[in-house]
Order: sequence, then C-alpha cells, then structure tokens
Amino acid sequence: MARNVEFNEAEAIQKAMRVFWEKGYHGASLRDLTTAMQINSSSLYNTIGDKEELFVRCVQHYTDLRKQDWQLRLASERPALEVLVEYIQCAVDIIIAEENSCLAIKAAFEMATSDERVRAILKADSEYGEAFLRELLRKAVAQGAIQTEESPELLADYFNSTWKGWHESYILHKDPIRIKKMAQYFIKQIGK
Amino acid sequence: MARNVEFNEAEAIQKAMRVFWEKGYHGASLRDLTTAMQINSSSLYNTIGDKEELFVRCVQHYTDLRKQDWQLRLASERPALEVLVEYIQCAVDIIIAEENSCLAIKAAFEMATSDERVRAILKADSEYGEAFLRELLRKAVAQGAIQTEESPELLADYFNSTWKGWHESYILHKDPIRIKKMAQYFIKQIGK
DNA sequence: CCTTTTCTGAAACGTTTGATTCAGAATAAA
DNA sequence: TTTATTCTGAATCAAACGTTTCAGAAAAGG
Repeated sequence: MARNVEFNEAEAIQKAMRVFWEKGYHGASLRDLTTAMQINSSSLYNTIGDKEELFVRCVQHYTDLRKQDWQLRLASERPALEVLVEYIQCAVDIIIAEENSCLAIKAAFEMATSDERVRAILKADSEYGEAFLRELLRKAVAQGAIQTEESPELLADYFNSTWKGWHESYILHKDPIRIKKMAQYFIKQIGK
Repeated sequence: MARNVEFNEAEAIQKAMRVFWEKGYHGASLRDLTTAMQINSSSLYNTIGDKEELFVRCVQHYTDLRKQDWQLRLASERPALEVLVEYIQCAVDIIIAEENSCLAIKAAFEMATSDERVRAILKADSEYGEAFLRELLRKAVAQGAIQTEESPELLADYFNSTWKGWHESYILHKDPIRIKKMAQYFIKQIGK
C-alpha cells in the first residue's frame, strides 16, 4: 500500500556505531550520526527512534558481534586451552590495533551508571563472555591441560575482568609490548 | 591595589570534580559546574579558564589525592606485604562504596584518546601507581614475604591494570561479593 | 578619605544541540 | 492508472550549549 524504507537499517546502525565508538554518547551529535549514516534525521526518528534508542541499538549490535565470535570459538574442536590462548592473543591484537579502544567498556563507564537499558545489555554481554571462558576452562580441565583448585566460575570472572584494564593501559601508554608481556604472564599463569 | 578573589579556588575545584566525576566531561554542562561551584561563569573564566582547563585541573586534583595516599602508605614501617594487602582491601571498599566509579578511568576512556593533556596527567598517575606497587613488591621480596621469578616491573604493571577491570564489573553487576572474591584470589596469588 | 584596580552578577552572545514539521516524492496495492 | 499510504529532505523549532560582555560592587594602597 505504500513506500518502503529506502536505507538499510543494519548498515546505518553499523555506521552510527563507529561514531559512538569514537566520540562516546554525549560527544557524538545527531548531525555527526546522521551524516555518517547518510540519512536525514526525520528518517532516523521515523524508523529507529531518538538518540538514546540509536545508542542502545549500536551497543546491542556491538555485543551481538562479540557473541558470534565466542560461539564460533566454542564450536572449535581443537584443544580448549589452545582456543583460549588464541582468544587472548586475538584480544591483545585488537587492543593494540583498535584506535578507539572498546565500545563496551567506554559505554559501561559513560552510560551504564545512568542508563539501565545500556547496563542490562552490557551485563548480559559480560555474563556471556564469562560463560564462554567458563566453558573453555571446564573443557581444558577435562582434557587435562589445566589443573586448578579454583572454581571455573571464579577464574572466568577474574580472567574476564583482567584484560579490561589492559585497554586503559594501552590508551595511556600506547605501548604494545607492555600489553604483550602482561598477556604472556597471564597465559603462563593459566598453565599452572 | 584592588579586590581579592572571593571564592576559594581549591574548594571550587573539589566541587567541580564531583560533577565531572558523576556526569563525565561532555555530560556536565557549564551550568551544572558553576551551580555546584557556587560561582558565576565570569569568575570561572577570569580565574581558572574554560571548560577543558577546569576539567584538566579536576583530573589533576583527583590524581594528587591518590598520590598523597600512596605516599602515606609507602612511609609506613609495617611489613610491605601487609601494606599491600591493606591497600587492595581499601581499593575494593572504594569500588563498592563509590557510586560514580573512578574518575581517572572514566576520564581515560572518555577524554584521554582526544585530549593530550588529560592523557599525560593520567599516564603520570598510572606510572606513579606502578612505582608505588613496585616499591612495595621490592620490599616484600627483600623481607622474604614473597618469592617470585617475575620482575617487580611486570608484576606492578600487571597488578595495577588488574583491578581497573573490577570497576567495570561492579558497574555492570553491582555485586560486592564478586569483587571481594576476586580480591581474595588476587591476594592469594601474590603470596605464591 | 579617594583612587585605582579587580572581581562579581546578570544578561546576552552566536552556535549547536536533539527533535519536529510538512510538502512533495515514491511506491505498493487496487 | 488511480488511490492510499509512507518515506524523504530541507527547513526549522525551542532549548541548551560554552563563552563573553560590561556596569557596578568591592576593597587594597595611598
């Protein structure tokens, strides 16, 4: 009966995500966003909604991408410890390569204290990340690659929060070797 | 020959710091700030400067307070390991008690990527924090309380970035027990 | 006291903000 | 093709933004 939406919503969210990622929620203006998304603000308000709704969708999109990555890694049939070590090395590479750090952490510190929806998304993301680690640890123990008296729950929780600090370190020191050494020490610790 | 400044600059900075701490740089408006500081914007611009300058001063003030705390703890004559453990427990208490998390971390993620002055202040703060830990570790080893094959440099760096992640965890999960358990595990690790 | 310099408070600056309006183009269904 | 509906783009909204202005109050030095 009528006209269809002209722009690709998924692509637009992707582009908006990059803007929020770089500038933060308050630092990104609607003009920044609509320019990057290549749509008019009326189209934005007719389809997605206001700035907060757009931000929520972007954060959700970001965590969706991570979830996909975790699922792929979990599906691997290689030894769990190998998968875990590779994941850590990959995380380090991202910390070093990504100029704008991590959207999830930035959003947590800027928005999760005041926006309950953002907090819920990031909490779910964090819990999924821990479940991913827990599962790998459980497997690695079963495969005899790791022996520990600590519970996989505690270790997963601990590991997950450990490399968050690496992001901040890299912002301040911009020193890849620093991060790599910490990761090296971290991996060495797991083996014990 | 003339009138003196009416307001106490140190007190005003302290009040502005609390606003930035809660709302972030972009989230805090000049009206928020001048209202909290109980001064007129003309006074602000005549004495301190613009918003960025005020923010820099607030972050500097925040890191100055931390530095004082570290110096006091370093001056203690009690066993170094004891001082270290107490410091960690104190850090945990702050994470749990402080509703607005940590200004230094928030500023790092929001501003340090785009504002070189903020980055420099936070980098110096981070380095001082590491030196504090390094010194405690060095003493603890000398006192025979710790034995490790790792360098104090690496360990200090690693420790320092470890509890940054705890802040994010607490924002998302608001779970004091989670943090306490991680701290417990962390302290246990040091002893080994 | 008077003079000189400085600080304060209220008002306003131009700009940018997030958000809305609406005429007209576009298109799916009848 | 017509009709009914929806989307788009440009213009615009009021509010809030960071910042500046300036008259007048304040006070230290002579």
